Amino acid sequence: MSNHKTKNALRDYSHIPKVVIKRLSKYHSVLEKLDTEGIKNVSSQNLSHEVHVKASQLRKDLAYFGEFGTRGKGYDVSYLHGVIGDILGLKKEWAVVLAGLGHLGYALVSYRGLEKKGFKIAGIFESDPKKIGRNVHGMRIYSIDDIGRVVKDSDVKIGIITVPVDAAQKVCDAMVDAGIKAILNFAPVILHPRKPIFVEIVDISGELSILSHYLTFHAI
Amino acid sequence: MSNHKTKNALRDYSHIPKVVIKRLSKYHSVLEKLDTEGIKNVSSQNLSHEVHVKASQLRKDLAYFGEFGTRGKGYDVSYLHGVIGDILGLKKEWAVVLAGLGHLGYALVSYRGLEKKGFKIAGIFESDPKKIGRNVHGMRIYSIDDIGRVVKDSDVKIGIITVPVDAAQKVCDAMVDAGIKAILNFAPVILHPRKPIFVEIVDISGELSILSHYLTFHAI
DNA sequence: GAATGTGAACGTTTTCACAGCA
DNA sequence: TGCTGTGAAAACGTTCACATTC
Repeated sequence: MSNHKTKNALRDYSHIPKVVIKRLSKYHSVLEKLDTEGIKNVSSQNLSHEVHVKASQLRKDLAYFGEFGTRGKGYDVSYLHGVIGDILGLKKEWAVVLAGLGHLGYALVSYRGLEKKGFKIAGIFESDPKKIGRNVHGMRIYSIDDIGRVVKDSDVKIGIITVPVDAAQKVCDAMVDAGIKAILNFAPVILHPRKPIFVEIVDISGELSILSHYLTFHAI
Repeated sequence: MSNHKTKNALRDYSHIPKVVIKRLSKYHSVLEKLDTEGIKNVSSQNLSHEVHVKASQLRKDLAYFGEFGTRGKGYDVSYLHGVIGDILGLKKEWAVVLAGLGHLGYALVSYRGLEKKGFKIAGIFESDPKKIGRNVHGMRIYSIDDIGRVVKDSDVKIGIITVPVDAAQKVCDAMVDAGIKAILNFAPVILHPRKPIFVEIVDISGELSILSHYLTFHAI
């Protein structure tokens, strides 16, 4: 193949399948573990096995973005970890805001894994006047009315919604108005953003429905 | 409305795509909302629009399981809600066990949505001796050593893991040994069950990675 | 020799377009 | 006429198999 040098630059990274990105995130975690264990090199065979996918799929996933391995040898663990971190956007520190400091919101605020991946909570929004103005884990709790300012001040692009169902759409609207570009929604309701932003859903009941369907029709 | 004959009985419900089940779960939620609003009838057009999918996709999804609508009219809201509930296995009350009563575990224990979908927490497992033997929301907290008995007594098929990363594999093994057939895993690690059971993953860092990849390569 | 990278084959899911029915 | 149900086509994602490279 010619054009080896400019190849990566010519690629279009914008409509990679979401499943690929999900798997990339798993490779990233496993590579991180291998790296801390001092393992220097890994084959597509070994790495893919850890993630329960086929070796050819791992190689195809990486092929969307370029060539990162050495034939006959495998992948440099630390290098590939870095490359995937870049692809996932984890080299930047992302400021996020979180709305709803119930049990779930508190769980996420306390979850150290977010910081490890470069997500920093720039503000927490609550409707309960008793909580507003206080601090939790060193983070300030605001009224939703202040979201525009906080988003602007900290250049926030991502919002996390952990409010009750009935408040979710209202909060979504406030986030979109404030300039949020992507939302992670934990409320069990389908959001209809006024502008076409990116919404990821974490639906616990949905996941449990899959399990119960599986148990009903497969093997009990 | 009852011309469905033996067609349904002939179908094989066992390897329906997981995406279809996920969407079914969303249709189910929306139908529930419409039902409580007193809406009697809905077209594939209207229902699919609520869930952000194409009308043809909704119809194809339902076609896996049978014919439930009336040509020229649409779907009976209450009837279709019931049908999908059956398909998802929500007519049965599923006993589940939850391991790990940290913030996230506590959030799920307090989450009334589980009961609404027919999931009842039969036992909570903790490693902290100070919590063992106590009650939370009327539910008993056990040592993981008791999981075999609890699973047997309550005929539990589903386990939820909300323990820290380092303990997750050990808990997974204990659940599989106890006879659990399906696991919902919130720990940020890939589980390797000793037997080939069904594992669903809720990976918050993974979902956030998708958002950050999107923001990096699409529109910031 | 060993393991990557990739075109081609394959399988699955989505969408189209319209026949069939109330 | 209006809307479902469904074959056929298109789009998409996965796996195979092997040429390529170290």
